[in-house]
This record gives sequence, C-alpha cells and structure tokens, in this order.
Amino acid sequence: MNLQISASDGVPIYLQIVRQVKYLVACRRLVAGEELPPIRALAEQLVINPNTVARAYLELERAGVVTKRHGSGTYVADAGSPLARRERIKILAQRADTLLVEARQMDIDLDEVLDLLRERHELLQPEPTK
Amino acid sequence: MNLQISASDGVPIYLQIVRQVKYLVACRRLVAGEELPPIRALAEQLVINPNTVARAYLELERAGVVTKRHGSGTYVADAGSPLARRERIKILAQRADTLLVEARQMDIDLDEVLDLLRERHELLQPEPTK
DNA sequence: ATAAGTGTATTAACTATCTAATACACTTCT
DNA sequence: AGAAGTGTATTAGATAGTTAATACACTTAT
Repeated sequence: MNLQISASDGVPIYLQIVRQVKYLVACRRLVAGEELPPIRALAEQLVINPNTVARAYLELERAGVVTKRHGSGTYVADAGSPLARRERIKILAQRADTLLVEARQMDIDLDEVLDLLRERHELLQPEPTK
Repeated sequence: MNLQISASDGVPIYLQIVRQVKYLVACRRLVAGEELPPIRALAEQLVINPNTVARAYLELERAGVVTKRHGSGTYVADAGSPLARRERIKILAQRADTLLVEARQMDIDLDEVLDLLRERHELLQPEPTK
C-alpha cells in the first residue's frame, strides 16, 4: 500500500492515513476482505510510531471502513456492513447541509451545486466495469 | 442577535459563533449591510471574553461573510463581494469531493446523493420571495 | 508448547489550540 | 479636543490533541 504522508502540513499524521485509506477504498483500489498492512509494517514504512498507525486504524474501524481481528490483522470491511442505511444517510445529510449553507452564502444556487457534484463525480474515478 | 452557545460540547466557542452566524446569513435572517453586535456587547451577552468573539468575527471575515470597519463596526458582507466566483467554486468542489467519497464508501450512488441534496435544500429554508 | 506475528493498553512528553487579561488604535459625534 | 464606542494586538495560562515509548494479550503455524 503506497501512502504519502508529510510530517505536518498541519493535518495530523493519523488523519492523513485515514483519509488516504478512505480514498483507496472509495476508488476500489482496496476491496472488501483485503488485508491492510500490519501496524508495525506500515509504521516502519512511513517512519512513524506504530501507535500512530494504530490510531488511524482505530478511526477507520469506527468509521466502518475496516474490521480488525485481534492477533490476526486488519481487513477492509464489507461494503454493506458498516452502519445501517438510515445512519449512513444521516451522516451524509449533515455533510449535505454544510455544503448547501456554504453554497448559499456564496450565492450559488442548487442547480449549480448539483452540476458541480456530477462533474466532480466524473473526475473522482471511473467505476470498475459493472 | 440570538445565539446559543454551550461552553464545550466539544466544539470551541468561537466556532459555534461562526457557524451560527453563517446559518443566519444563509437563511437571510441577517442581510447584506446589516450590522452585527459589537464585540463587547456580544461577549457580555454570552458571558465570554471579548477576544473570543473577536476571533469568531475574524474567521467570518476571512470566510467573506462579514466586513469589519475599524472603529466603526462589523457588517454582513455583500453576497457578491467575498471572493471571485472561481475561488468560491474551488472551495465548494473540495466539499463536494469529501461528500462523494463518503457516499461511495457507504455504497450510496450519485443519484441518491443528488436526491438527498434536493431534499435537504427544501428543508433548509424557503427563500424569501423574490 | 513455543515462536513469530498480529492488535491493545498505559503512560508521558510535546505541541497546538482555545480562552482570557489587559493595553492599544481607529471612528464618530458633540 | 474630548468622550464614548468600535475593532486590534500582545501576552500568558489552561486545555485538549498528537505522537511516542514501552509493556501486554490474542492468533496462528510449527
């Protein structure tokens, strides 16, 4: 797994790891069931303390992105499992609200926001052929 | 101006102020040119240090939501003025990306996200009749 | 049973963030 | 010019967040 971290561009190391892993999962470059590098291995690779990686993995577990098995390893969670659909929607709704509030302050209307979403979605990554 | 702050539900006081003012502006309950309460007055009302309010106002100014005139007061900025349209879109694009990434992790597709946006937009607040 | 590999827990130092105290500077009005 | 009202700057203390050192516990394979 190839991660790029830089000791303090301001955002904490563990968060850099969390974000990058989330992106890898979102882009299907890491798939359900796949094992992540052991904490110590990743720590050595990035030249940081194992605890920092552990912290990142903990966050990812809380977010429902990975599942840890004590003594065994850390694995990408099944897409379905993390949270009930209602809960997931609730989280997204919060994000949506802040996006809409900012847009309104900026005097950018709903249709423009929707167009922007479609555009960014294209850029994100072509989905693996279904 | 009626703000509700609670000393530490975890989020810092100055940020609570920033968010609430942003909402008030987004909902048109504060309109362009309107004067905000003086730093000391708001500080007294909320029973906090004036510096904390100053910090909030500073953030709001950086975000382009308000304009300060030294010695005079703090005013809601014109909708058009804050940043060039390109810059504003760039900021929104970042928000859009994180929203999309989270959605994809949650296995919620673009159309559902767009529907959610429309739904939340309705709930936000009916626009004042144009 | 043991060894090697995995995640976990506790503690402590460091750092950045947040809030406050206090003094300063600009505007406006009289 | 003066007074009252506004935002600003500097400094310091408290708090929370981040990372690291180190020791512990579970799993797997031999």
